[in-house]
Amino acid sequence: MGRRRQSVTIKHVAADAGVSLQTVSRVINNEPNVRPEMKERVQASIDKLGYVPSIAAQRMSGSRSYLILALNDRERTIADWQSRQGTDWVDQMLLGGMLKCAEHGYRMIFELVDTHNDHVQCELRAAIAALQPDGIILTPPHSENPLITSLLAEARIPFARIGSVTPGPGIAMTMDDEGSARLATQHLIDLGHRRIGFIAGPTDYAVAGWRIDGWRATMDDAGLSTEGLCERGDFGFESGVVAARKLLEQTDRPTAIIASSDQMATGTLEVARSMNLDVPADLSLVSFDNTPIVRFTEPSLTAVDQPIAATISRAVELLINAGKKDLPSEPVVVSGTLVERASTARPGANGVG
Amino acid sequence: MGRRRQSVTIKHVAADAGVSLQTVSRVINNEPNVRPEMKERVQASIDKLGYVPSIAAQRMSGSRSYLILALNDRERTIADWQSRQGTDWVDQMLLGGMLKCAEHGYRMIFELVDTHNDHVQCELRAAIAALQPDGIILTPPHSENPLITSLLAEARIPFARIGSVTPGPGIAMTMDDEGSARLATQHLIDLGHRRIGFIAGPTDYAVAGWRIDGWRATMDDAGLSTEGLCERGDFGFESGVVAARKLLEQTDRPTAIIASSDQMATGTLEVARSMNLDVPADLSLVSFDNTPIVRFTEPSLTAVDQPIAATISRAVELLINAGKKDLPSEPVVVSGTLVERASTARPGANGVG
DNA sequence: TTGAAAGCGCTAACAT
DNA sequence: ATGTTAGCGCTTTCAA
Repeated sequence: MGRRRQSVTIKHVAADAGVSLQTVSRVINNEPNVRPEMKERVQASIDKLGYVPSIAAQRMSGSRSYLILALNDRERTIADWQSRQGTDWVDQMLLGGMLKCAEHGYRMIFELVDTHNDHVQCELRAAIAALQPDGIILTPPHSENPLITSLLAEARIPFARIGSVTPGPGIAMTMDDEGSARLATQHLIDLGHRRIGFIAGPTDYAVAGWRIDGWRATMDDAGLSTEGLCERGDFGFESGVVAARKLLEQTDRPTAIIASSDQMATGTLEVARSMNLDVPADLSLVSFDNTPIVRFTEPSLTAVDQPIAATISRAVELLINAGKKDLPSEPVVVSGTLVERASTARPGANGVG
Repeated sequence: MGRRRQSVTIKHVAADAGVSLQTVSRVINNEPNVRPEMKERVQASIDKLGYVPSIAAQRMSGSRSYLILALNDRERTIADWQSRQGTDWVDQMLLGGMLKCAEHGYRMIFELVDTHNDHVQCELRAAIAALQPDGIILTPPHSENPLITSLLAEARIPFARIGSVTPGPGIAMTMDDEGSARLATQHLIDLGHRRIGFIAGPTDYAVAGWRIDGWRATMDDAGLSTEGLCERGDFGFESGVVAARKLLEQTDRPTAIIASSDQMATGTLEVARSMNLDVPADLSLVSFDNTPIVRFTEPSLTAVDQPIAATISRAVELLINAGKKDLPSEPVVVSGTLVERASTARPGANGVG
């Protein structure tokens, strides 16, 4: 293939502008101590020759790599991709992350890592050694994995923990799951619901717990009981079916259910259908995530929107500025919103009108 | 932040194993001329120290970058992400591309580029200069953009053109759109349909044309007319509504329609509903792409599945081996399949049974 | 404010 | 079969 070299290097620019390599380097990196006219001349040469620095060379000489690494759980991500259920978590990450990176001349690299694996550390160390990223974004369940966080802290690489509020190294960031759950619960209470069931996520996701907290707190505030109204699922469709069945087969069944994921919500919808319960007349339903499918179910689902793109965008910004500005010591909160659709109504309401 | 260096370098390994740098390098790259026992000893040191080569350094010294760049159209991709309609083209690309890359110790970098822009070339040149990828994957409409293909040919970077059969530089790859359209058309003919309408994609996508070709050829073979049965859309929902309306408001309206995208198919579904046409009793509908939403519409849609993951996977394989093996001179075909669901039936069939 | 020299980690080319 | 040498393109010293 013949070794491919950089077509235009800093040398060409230096020669063209009649200055030293160093001066060109200074202009590229916006460093001080360059006379405006000098800077202008160099910039002209850069533009003329279409010069772009090689990130490999930049990284080699000990500076930044201009790379931000985003890490997702391998197993779950691949399962989502293969099942083609419309989960667009990755897309929203890329949307927020890539655009913000581009603004600052960075690139985002997306990688998969096994959490449930004794050689997470090897895998991660390899990715770091190969890529030398300037910052890393951790998503659940990585965000709370001490094997990962301690490794990054030790390697002194700035990182963000999405969906984590635990104190410790790295920037803790949350989409305010508790607040979102409160929003959803209050919405149902305002509609007149008294028995509101909750289908929670698995215990290894911290966010699952916060959502329960928000629901329970709001119920308590309203003087409503939560006894026997909370079931656990694993975020998947089947687990939603099982949980919904347990909730709806009670003698005094709930008139509304909040599911901690869209998949579990569609599972609940399925159970309601099989029990001849009309949604929303007999059962109001709120789901979490607001992935594409909530628009296409019958009825469409009222859902909590998780601001994934906005959160990742913020994370990138903080990571790029790590070192310049101080890192936030408190968890960074990007709040979600409730999107009302056709699956919620007053209890016993007939028809849509 | 303090300059971060590689923690374990080739030097450490060489020292530990008591050999020269070059020998270590040979082991890393699986090169010949290393005695097995030597190789074993070096490998032991690599494992012991947890050494991983820095791709920056590898790239610097003129060898591979172990990076494959996948390029999508910026405008359309961002629009898809923001509209959250469940289009999972990007996800399927990553599924096929990242996993195959990982098998070979490569990484896939995903980037967005504006096609409809006079400085495509600048943008692309910048990405290449910064990243120095070993191979590039082009997707429609980039695959047929001469500004892009000529630049890559000149830079002598191996690349694949997904959705292109035009001869020229780069590996042409197709998901057999014509064949898929034949499949869909034949399926409808077999069910007894005679008037089969077609909603095509925009002219700047070559695949749009092939799909028409497949439909028309199959209709011709069956001795059926295509007169006034083909409308153009832009792959989006609204354009599907407009096209379907034109088709269905004819006096002798088609009993079946093939839409060139899932979005246009749901648009057609909407029109059918508004005209009180039952799908599939009054109108059979086949869509293209098989994105997640086709499972959630009412009825679920019979659709042509585009093997995106498989195609990208194959592309990565070919690019990595470029130079070693000869590149295919003929277009590489990865065929799609027809997934039958509830939106197709015999014309005039009542009920599902 | 500018420039020169040294070296980052690795591999190609050339010894031996 | 193994080692030595000379860079790759850039930034970090340090000197002027």
